Amino acid sequence: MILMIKRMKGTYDITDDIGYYQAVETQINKVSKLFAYQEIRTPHFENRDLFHRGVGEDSDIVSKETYDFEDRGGRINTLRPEGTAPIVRAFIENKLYANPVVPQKVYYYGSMFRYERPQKGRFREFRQFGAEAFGSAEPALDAEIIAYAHTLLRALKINDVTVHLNTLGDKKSQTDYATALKKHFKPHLDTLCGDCNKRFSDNPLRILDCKVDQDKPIMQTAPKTLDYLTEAAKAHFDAVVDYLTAMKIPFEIDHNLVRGLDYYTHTVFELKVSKELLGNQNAICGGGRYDNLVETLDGPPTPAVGFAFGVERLIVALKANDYPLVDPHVHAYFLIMGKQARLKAMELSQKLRLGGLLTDLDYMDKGMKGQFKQSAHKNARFVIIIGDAEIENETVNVKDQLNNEEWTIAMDNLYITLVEKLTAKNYDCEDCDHKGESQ
RNA sequence: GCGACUGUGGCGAAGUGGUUAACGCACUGGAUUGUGGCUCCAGCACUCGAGGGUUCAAUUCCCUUCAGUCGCCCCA
Repeated sequence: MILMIKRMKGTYDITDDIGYYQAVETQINKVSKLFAYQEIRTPHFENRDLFHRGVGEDSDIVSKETYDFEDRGGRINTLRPEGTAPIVRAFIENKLYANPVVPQKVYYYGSMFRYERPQKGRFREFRQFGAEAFGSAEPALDAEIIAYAHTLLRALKINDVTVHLNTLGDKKSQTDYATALKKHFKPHLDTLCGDCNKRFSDNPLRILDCKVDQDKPIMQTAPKTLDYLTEAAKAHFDAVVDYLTAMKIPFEIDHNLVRGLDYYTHTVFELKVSKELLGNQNAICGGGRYDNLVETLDGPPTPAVGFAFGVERLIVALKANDYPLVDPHVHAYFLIMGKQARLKAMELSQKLRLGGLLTDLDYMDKGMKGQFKQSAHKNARFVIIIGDAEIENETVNVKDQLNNEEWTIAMDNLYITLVEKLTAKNYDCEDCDHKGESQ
């Protein structure tokens, strides 16, 4: 016990919650099909340079949060801290830009790793579901990707979510705006908090969403993104707004929305739940357009949009919304008394399983009472009792736990009898093909 | 990286510087050797996150460390 090895800080084992993860994964696959996105899987670690060049040298994620290690061959590896850069790498390396299908629409699901202090909705190994669409600069694609994210939430019955929308404009808009911001804040630096002084040089946009200084007058009079957008950038944003409106996706424009990764251009968005639910880590999805990243990573100039969900945060919201889960259960549980009965139960249980029935039995040599308790823990619909008398008569005693009915039938009729009972009207089993409706 | 709080059985939760660490739930066995769920009885922590110190004596006091929770930063 003293030397017991424990899980690493910021990681966790999924045990009782596995149903929630499976529900999320199922809906991800379903909704992705609706939007015609294909799954793509890439390695969990990459060359460290990929993230330095892709995500941005100065971003917190690569400057202080990556898990880096040198392997025995002297290569510098990094556990992926986010999904977009690896997907872009794969897009280029597999020459998906030459694929006749355009835009290329892909999604991914899997663990990401960041060396951070764990807190609510934040872990060192966490899961993201993300999507990326390559090859089109059309604002309709921005709207589609937002609708896609929104539809997943609907599929998961998560209602209390707000879509926040903003645009950073193209490169020229961004540099013009940053210069204007610096000019605006420079004379007032001494009135701003320490963090904002740092932000001034690192990323002046971030000053705008500072929690400490947000009510100060200089914030209100700060230049607005909109005033520095180029014509084209403004047209792009207006189009996204129009498409979202047409698709009836509710959203709010939030000109203070800034994203942390360096590669974003034009549209950026976040889906947020209430702070009561997730504290300040209440963004469950973030994304935007990144028209220059493919080129930055030595691919052909290719515009792209994408998003990423934090699966752990999604699951917190899922639970808060009482997402209905089907409890684990079996159809049949064999209650066996004696060696002969066990032999028979092994034979019959295999028959039932091959016939598609969820089946279990005792392996602990428990008494009747104990076996009944186990059958209840397993949520068994039918308890099949086999003892000496049944062996003698080639029958089994079947107890239907739904209505406490009990009857004796020939062993040979067990399977067909259970199937008939299970497919009777009003009975619907999520885990097998025995659906009342389809019968 | 910084700050606050917490750490007793599978879970919840009392407690004290000194022989056997309450109680509840769950679990196991029995009463009822072929019918669970009710009732009754019994069992269930060589030990109080880990390491060290103070003391005749530490789960209790002190230090360190680890972990959890929450906040800052940042992000999904």
